[in-house]
Amino acid sequence: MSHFGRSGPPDISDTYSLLILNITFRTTADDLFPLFDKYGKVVDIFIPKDRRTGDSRGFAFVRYKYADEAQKAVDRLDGRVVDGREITVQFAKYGPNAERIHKGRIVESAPRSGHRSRSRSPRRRHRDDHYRDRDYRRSRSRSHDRYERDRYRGKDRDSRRRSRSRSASPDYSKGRGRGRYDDDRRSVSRSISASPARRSPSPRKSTSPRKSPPRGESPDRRSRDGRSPSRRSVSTRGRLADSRSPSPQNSDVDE
DNA sequence: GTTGAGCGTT
Repeated sequence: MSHFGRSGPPDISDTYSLLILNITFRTTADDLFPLFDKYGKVVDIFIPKDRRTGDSRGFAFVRYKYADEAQKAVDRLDGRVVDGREITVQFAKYGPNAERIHKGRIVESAPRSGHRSRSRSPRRRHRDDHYRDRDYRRSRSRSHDRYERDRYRGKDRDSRRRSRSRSASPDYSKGRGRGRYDDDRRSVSRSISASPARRSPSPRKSTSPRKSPPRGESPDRRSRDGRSPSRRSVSTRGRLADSRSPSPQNSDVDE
């Protein structure tokens, strides 16, 4: 009966957004509604879900009608155990349109922030960019390392800084010593290395790693392609390009 | 079927 987020944001002009973190992946808006509604008038509740699976991401947004109620809910629900997990309730820092929020309320601040606006460094989160098939969620799952590192941050901090300086010193010198020379040499090395590496991962199956092409893409051509990637796109075109310079290309590709 | 820092939708 609760259609939160299904019709989009109903009214966020005078509403306070609260961010609920640390909630279980099975907690839904309906479960939070009675909990938050008890402390105030909840205008809308929205829980970001994954586009692939549609599961909740682990946090929800609760919009209150009044700030006092929202504050109360934060103070009362913050740290409350929901579904066996302690949830974190706090005022949202950013809005749906990536707008700044002050105390939970969206601050409608025009681009004309002043004369020092360009000096600002807006945080550009390419969250959707990784929506393709990247597990951004799992990637950050490794929180243990972070915590451990955080502990040593006090003492290691100096060490880290020095390490960086030291590392940069020799590196810089080396790079400058034979910058392009090394680069050039490496380039060739990489090329050769890449060649045998292709058939390496397929010791058992000598057939093409990918599904067999329905039309037979001429494996022969592929071999040559890797050897002399000088011009291959022109060859595909065929006539038009051929007409222009059939001599050098043909000769090169043929042998 | 799993996971755990973060800031949002038809």
